[in-house]
Amino acid sequence: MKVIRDNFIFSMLGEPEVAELARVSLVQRFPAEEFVFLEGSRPDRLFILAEGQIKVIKHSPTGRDFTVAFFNPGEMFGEVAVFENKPYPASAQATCQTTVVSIPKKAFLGFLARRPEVALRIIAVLGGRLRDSQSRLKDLAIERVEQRLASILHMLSAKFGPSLPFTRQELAEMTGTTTETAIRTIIQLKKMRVIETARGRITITAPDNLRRLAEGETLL
Amino acid sequence: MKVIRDNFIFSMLGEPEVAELARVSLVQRFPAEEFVFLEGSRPDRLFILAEGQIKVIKHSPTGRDFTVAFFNPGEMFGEVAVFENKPYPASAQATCQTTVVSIPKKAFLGFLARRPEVALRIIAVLGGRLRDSQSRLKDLAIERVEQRLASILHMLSAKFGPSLPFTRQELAEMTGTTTETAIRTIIQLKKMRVIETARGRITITAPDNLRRLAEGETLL
DNA sequence: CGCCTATTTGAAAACCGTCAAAGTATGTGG
DNA sequence: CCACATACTTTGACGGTTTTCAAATAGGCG
Repeated sequence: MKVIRDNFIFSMLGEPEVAELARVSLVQRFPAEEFVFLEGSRPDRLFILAEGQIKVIKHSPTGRDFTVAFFNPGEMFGEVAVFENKPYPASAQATCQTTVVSIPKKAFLGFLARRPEVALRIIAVLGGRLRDSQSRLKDLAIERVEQRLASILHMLSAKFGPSLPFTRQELAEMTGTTTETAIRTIIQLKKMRVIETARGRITITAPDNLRRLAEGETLL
Repeated sequence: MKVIRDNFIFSMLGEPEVAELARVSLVQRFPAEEFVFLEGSRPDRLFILAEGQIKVIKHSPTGRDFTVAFFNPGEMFGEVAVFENKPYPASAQATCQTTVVSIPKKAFLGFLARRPEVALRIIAVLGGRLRDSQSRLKDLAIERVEQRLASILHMLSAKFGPSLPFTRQELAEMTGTTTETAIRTIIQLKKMRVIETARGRITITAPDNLRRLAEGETLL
């Protein structure tokens, strides 16, 4: 299975081992909007995104959602629940026609115990996510919407490039604000000539100024 | 070195291995308020808290601080930077007279590669922290101060017991609000008979009601 | 007691959320 | 090709939560 062989986590494995994983893995397709797993359900597989895009969201009792992360092909998701044997802490939703490969928990944990290199890769991935997550925590705790939005746009552009295919509502759910406030703030950024907008898309035109805004400087 | 032997991460190691780690480890003492490491500095050691208490904080350009986590004796900290070989993403500060043990990065990474059990423990720790962190993200993104504070108190009581030795300002810096707002919210909770207060201390008297508040229910 | 720190209170203003409504692109079916 | 449905975007007014600033009160320790 090419997806497994090309994955960052497993890229150092030999052909027989990849084949072993491929034998127990499962390929599933999801249409847009469909959920791969739901917050609170029991995990028994680890997922790798093959094609399409996955967003991980947490629901609030009040009805508002918060987007924890977006994943691109090649990335692993739903792993925290697997390692801890607790219910999924969030839901995973396909944003478009999407293909995922999943590996049973047992097979994966067995692999981890036998191949320290794989474990080291996992540690690197988790470490990076923890760093990002704590950085966002700080932003949400003490920064204003404008700076938080700049920070999110900066982060997204590092992952998706300068042209970001997200609606105002999706950006609001990542930033921890409402659609209306996101719109008003985006208009501010547009006036500062940091971004340009289109329907369902935002293009970053001044990455350096965006970074300055994300770091709390005010543009003259 | 007893601290290493008793640590969750290393508890399955044999006596010779513990001795090997102890030989390269370093013991340091810090008075209250002193920093063990600073945000942005280069990591070369992994820290384990032996005695006292450590708080991990992120500074904002605006001067306000945010407390990412508190650690008790036996816990590991500063590890994300070690795994990624990037600057520390936050600072670690002793809150009282504190003793830490540190292991050089190289020795530790070598251990990881040789002992998959150690790596699995690390993965479990990181996974738990990532889960906590994402849960707090959601709180900060969409919940009001009262619920966030209840959530933080709930989390702290799971770790420190029902009697929490924190000032209003410390709680504010964990909750992502100001000291004044924290005080006003704490007074609300006191009126609901969920907590009792003293100078520099908060005692939880109705844990079930606190949990309900943290989950977004409103007490009748 | 006197000092230092923590806690409390008050009033005003800023920021952001909420609600309601209208405008605008995109695609679909006739 | 046009009418229409749909989803995304925008705008305005209002109100609530929280921050900010300033000052007063109270607990603990030498």
